[in-house]
Amino acid sequence: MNRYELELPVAELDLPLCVSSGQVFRWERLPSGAWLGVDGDAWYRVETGVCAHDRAVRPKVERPLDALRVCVESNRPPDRFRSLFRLEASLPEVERAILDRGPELATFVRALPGLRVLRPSDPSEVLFSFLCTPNNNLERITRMVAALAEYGEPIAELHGRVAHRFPDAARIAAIPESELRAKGFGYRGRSIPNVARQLLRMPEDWLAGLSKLPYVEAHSKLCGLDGVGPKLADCVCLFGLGFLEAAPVDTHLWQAACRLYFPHLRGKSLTESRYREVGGFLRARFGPLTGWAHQYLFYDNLLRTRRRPQ
DNA sequence: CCCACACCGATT
DNA sequence: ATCGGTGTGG
Repeated sequence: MNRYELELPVAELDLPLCVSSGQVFRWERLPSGAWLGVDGDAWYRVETGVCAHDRAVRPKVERPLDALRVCVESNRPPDRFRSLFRLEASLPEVERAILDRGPELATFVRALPGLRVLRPSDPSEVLFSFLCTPNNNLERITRMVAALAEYGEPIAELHGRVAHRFPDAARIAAIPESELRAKGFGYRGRSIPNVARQLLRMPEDWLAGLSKLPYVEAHSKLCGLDGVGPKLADCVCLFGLGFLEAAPVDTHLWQAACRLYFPHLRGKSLTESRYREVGGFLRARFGPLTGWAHQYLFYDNLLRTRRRPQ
């Protein structure tokens, strides 16, 4: 077990925002306010906060006013935490680079301070997690991913609950469709084990190996899986394989892109050719920051449609 | 290239 | 009643 404490400028990280913005689905807030999360073979218990609370309790803290303290307990070293939250990237610099290329994103960036594109450690976990996302909402996705995780090996007992490592493809392939349907997976109860069986037919490490290909080739290989279309393939490319030029275009990104860039397409359906058009446009504009730009547009639109349906 | 439909549960 | 990724079929 490792305990460590990171101190960052507050502008660098909003952990609750990062783990609640539809990138990962295995984090929960405990009644104490701490966050419990699992990523690959790592678990984390995180307490984080601006030191405003400290200041209220102990008015004279020596810490700078804009410091964020992150206290982590984990079975893995600090580098894994830094990698997951991509802390080697300076968020203010990313924001500035995005605004240089797309000043129209200023309101989005300002509305979501501390939002980062995460880098989960296991592409297989990312693939199966995002197979739960179509036609779905964050709450149910989280339940479904938790149900899948129960099939994995226990890695820790924390606060009375058992954290599981996400199951491998062989384990998922063995789950009967009826069992997943009984757990509320709907038609995904068939496609999830089916994708797992397809992975088993590939060479070992086929999925992780896609990260060595050019983005376009990795994307196209992922689309070759029955049950994986362009959107899921881009989610795996961005979050699972680290292709920052990927832009998963779902209904939220489509709406945001239409408002900002394609007013003549508002209300039209998202066809495959328009999918490519949006992705190409964003890549031309944001280059290697496309994934970051996508995350601002996606989550802003998600919040927007929650407050005001339609 | 675009559309219409089924899938299934959530939301209106 | 409508929505939403993907597959299928027109």
